[in-house]
Amino acid sequence: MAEHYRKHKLIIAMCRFSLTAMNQLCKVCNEPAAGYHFGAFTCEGCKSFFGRTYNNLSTLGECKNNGQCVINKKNRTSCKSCRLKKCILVGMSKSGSRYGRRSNWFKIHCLIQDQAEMNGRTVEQVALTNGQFHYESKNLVSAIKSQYGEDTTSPNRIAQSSDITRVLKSPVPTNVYDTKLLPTNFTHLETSNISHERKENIGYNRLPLSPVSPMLPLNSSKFLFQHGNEAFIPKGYSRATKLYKMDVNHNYSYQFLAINKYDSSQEDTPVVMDYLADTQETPIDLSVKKPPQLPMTNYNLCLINKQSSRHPTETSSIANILESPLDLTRKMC
Amino acid sequence: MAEHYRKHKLIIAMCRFSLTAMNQLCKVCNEPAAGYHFGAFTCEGCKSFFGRTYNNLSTLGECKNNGQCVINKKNRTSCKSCRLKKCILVGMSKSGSRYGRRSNWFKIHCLIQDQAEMNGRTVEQVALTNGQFHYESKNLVSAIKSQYGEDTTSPNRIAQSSDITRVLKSPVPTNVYDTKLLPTNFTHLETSNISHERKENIGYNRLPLSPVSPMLPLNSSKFLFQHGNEAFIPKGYSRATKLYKMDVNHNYSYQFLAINKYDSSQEDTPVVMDYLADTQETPIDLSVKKPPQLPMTNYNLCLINKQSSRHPTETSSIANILESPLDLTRKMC
DNA sequence: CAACGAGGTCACTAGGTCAT
DNA sequence: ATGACCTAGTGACCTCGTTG
Ligand SMILES: [Zn+2]
Ligand SMILES: [Zn+2]
Ligand SMILES: [Zn+2]
Ligand SMILES: [Zn+2]
Repeated sequence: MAEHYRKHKLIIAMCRFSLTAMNQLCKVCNEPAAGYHFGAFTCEGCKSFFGRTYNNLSTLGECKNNGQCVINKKNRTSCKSCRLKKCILVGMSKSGSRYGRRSNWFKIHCLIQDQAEMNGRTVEQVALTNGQFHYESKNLVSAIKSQYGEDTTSPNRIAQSSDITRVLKSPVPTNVYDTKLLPTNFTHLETSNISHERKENIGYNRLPLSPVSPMLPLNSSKFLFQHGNEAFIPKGYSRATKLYKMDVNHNYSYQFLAINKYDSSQEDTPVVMDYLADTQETPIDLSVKKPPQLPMTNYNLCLINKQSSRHPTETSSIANILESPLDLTRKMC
Repeated sequence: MAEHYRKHKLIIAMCRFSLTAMNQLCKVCNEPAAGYHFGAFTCEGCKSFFGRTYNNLSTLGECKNNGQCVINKKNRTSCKSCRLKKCILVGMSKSGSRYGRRSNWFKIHCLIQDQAEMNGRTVEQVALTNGQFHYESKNLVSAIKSQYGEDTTSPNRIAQSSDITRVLKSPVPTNVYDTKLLPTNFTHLETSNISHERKENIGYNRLPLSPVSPMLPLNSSKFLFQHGNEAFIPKGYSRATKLYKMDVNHNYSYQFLAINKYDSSQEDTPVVMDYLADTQETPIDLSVKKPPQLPMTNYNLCLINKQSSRHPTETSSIANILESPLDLTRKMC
């Protein structure tokens, strides 16, 4: 337990660094991204291009390649029409802007995702080796089961595993594009799912359950998150913070937490908290890309994203989980 | 026995959930609120914005929409003028909090009561539309009834919803705007209400419902403590705490709780406790600032601000009174 | 001492500038 | 027209002081 919290502190400490140090790539041209601009990670060039072009669509010109150009770093200036189309496709929009620093939660998920892709592991495996228990949902289900049984009759029942699988199985809306640009310029794009709600296009879409703030290294077996009376946070975080939650549409929302108890004599033990439910379930402005719709079973709860080619009885995952944790000292500048 | 425990635990958890839900949204932009800032529940962004802008009105700029912008979470950064106007409209001010350093539950309660009186609705109705579901006891009462049967004869019976529908009347203040910002920048706002009393002068000393800490599910209808010497609290609440109680005259008192038994081997089960009654039964002070003896004028509004500041003995000249409230922080130069 | 708001910090971004 | 660089905010997180 103490070990987990030591790791956690490392993660918190590194969250002070800039997100631009992460190796995000421009979603349009694949150049290293300069930041999150108009709803997507982009380079300086694509950011400026989108900002200029948005208010000056008449200067776009026509594609000489039948709109089939594949945008990359080299050719991005050669076809403005296709470049803008790519911008729209990756979700850029004037209404997708965000300000201020990213949450620690977001940064940690960037790291974990990055690490998972680099090592070919699942996000859950990486998360587990770094004390981010909230990625692992199977334990939560079994914990709830054993705790409360399968009582489906009581109206006061605590959440059941069926509730959770229902969340995971729910249909997923498809991508959302900027409504101003679409009809006038790119009518050939699919417009049936257009909405004013924007979704961020980073691929941190694999969180099976309650991606909780990094300040809250959640022991899922103790976290009755869905009915919400307890959470655990490490000693030292004595202020209200946020708790993130994914709804049936894979939108993320947050709620505020407040501490009820704080035992300063216990150095490394977590602190029990209540959380304050937000009935509005307001989507997070900086939300993430939605996962593809996959058939779900009870078995692959923890394997949601990896197409469940795994057997539920597989034991090799233990070895993966026991791998070395994230090297949190690298790529800090 | 185990079955008995489970029922208790479920109900306790439910009580805690409903009582813990603050559900406050930013009055300016509708994002989940981070706290009570400058006189209103606001998010972090609107809090910082107001704090910055108040001392730097020259940077406001002009609204390009004739001052008609409807502020929300997405567009709040696009028109500073309208954002600040909204801040003022919802009552933000640097002149000090109306309610002092009371709990957020107290503030929410006061605000709900104000709103109920202004709109001629019951506190319960307003509470429900503000996400304060704990004011609504019917569901809980029926739930408990179904669990324990309907014993209406016992003096310890569960409270009926009729027990808590009594609402005390008190004078209703209309809107009060910040006096520094109004005349110079927003003369088009309705100013006829400025001469009314500030809310800090309204007495909330006879609250019909419980504006108490979220830790303490206090409505008598939600207390299982009444049925004996046992209470159930989740594991981890190992420190002495208070238990609030409302008597038939709607006076509140509290008792101290202390742990007698603590089974640390049971990881996730609630802990059975006895509670130790405080012989004093000290009543809770639910009053806010006393109403003044003099009728209010425009002058008096400023005077009140002064008096509630740190120098109550300072005798102010008329010139001083007409000045804007002192605020030397965050000079933008 | 637990709760909480004001104020501060600084990681972040839209928009502008200007050499290319 | 482009994009590296700059500037004025913006807001997530934190500290400190007050207070009940
Ligand atoms: Zn690019
Ligand atoms: Zn093209
Ligand atoms: Zn706001
Ligand atoms: Zn405006």
